[in-house]
Amino acid sequence: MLDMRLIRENPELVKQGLANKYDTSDLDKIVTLDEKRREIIRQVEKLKGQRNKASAEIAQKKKAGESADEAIAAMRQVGQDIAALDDDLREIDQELQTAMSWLPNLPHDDVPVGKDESANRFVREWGEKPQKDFKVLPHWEIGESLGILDLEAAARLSGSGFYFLKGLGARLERALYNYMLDMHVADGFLECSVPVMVTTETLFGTGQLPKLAEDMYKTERDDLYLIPTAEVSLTNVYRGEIIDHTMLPMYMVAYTPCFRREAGAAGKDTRGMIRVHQFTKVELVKIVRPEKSLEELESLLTQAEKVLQGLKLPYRVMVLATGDLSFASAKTYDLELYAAGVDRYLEISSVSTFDDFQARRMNCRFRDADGKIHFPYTLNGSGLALARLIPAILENYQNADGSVTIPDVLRPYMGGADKIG
RNA sequence: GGAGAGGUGGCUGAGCGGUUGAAAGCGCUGGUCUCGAAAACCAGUGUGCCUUCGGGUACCCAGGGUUCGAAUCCCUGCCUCUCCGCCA
Repeated sequence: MLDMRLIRENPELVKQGLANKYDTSDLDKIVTLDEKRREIIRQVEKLKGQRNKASAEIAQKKKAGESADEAIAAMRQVGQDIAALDDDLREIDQELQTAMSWLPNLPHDDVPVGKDESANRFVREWGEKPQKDFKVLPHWEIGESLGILDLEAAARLSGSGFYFLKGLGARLERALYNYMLDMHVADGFLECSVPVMVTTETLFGTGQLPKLAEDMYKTERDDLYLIPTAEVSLTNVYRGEIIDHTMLPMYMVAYTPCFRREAGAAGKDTRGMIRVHQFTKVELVKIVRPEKSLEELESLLTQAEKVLQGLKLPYRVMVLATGDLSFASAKTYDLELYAAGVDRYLEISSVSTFDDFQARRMNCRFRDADGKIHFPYTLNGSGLALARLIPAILENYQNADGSVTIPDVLRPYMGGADKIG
């Protein structure tokens, strides 16, 4: 949620930010609603003041045994006026709230302005693309031939867009998330195991709702959504609370399945594990003091990079253009992992800062040392997505004989195995 | 899933139609005292909104309703606890 005060006092700045994000919300309407809202509040509170005064007098008279009939009769109309104004206010509040809830976060000044991913800016790269003297098979082929990935079985069970790992394939997934969790925990992240079904309010808090309703799975009977990312469960942990400043910064990590309908992505990446409805991911979330958020963003990026460096997988860092930023994000780095079989870069991590946008939606605040209350800043980053990591390993670590070498750091997690096949 | 009890400030806990934003205790902050600390004593200690910056107004799980007036009465929902059932 954006700060209404900022919109009121500096609408042009907000408009420019929205324009850079290619958002078409009607800000003038919001400004008008806000003015109307405050006008009604002024009126109704004046009346309520009168009523409170009169009520006290009525109470006095009754206590003294005098008749208060006249005063009561006089207040009847005031009561009705208040009720009518309260109705108006409720309506306007609702309208304003709805309009506000659709406003995306504003991008930072240093985010490149551009319509889509073609405007994303290269930041740096790490590692070498693997040089192979044979044709590297895409992960769905090598996975099938090694008997560790059974996409047919997944389709039998759930239709398209799912994967079924077995044997060392499933073991590889387990090795990866144990490796990542151990690394992040060692680096100070609090390990969490969290609900993957959450309420509307929770999804509103991180900004998935109302805009992305179509992209998520919902259990209609119970009104719960399956999380598209553990960001949702972790970030909302203190929704509606005022926490103490000594609890900041909070670093959290969770391994969960993630569920995405991929409603708008029909026909894209239909083969293999690259774009599926259910995948697992290790997610990192930080809740920090506002003034620390920029350095925390950089260190979160570094944390995600550390996983890829440990696995010796080549990647590049991109900073997303304004038009490619997610609804809630103020600045996002993407980590793109080169996969030799599909011969392209795969987005494997998205590291973002949300400033106070999510904290406002969650109404999560912290009490500072001086007693003042502020919104903390929230950040998150994948650390990392398993359904992209596994293909990359199957492709980049592929050998001419059709086997796949297991990265050194994973071997202790693989029962000592050094290759698959 | 069935039966019952209950949701009040950071916590415990009173209040059950009229100066109650809310007693009391604990905690916390500041002060006195002390070489220092503890104890004791004194003072302070919720959040949002509106504001002509004097104040005003709202909030006692959430949303409706009754009333001149609701923390208090009524309805709906959510959550917690106890017992039973089911269950990894």
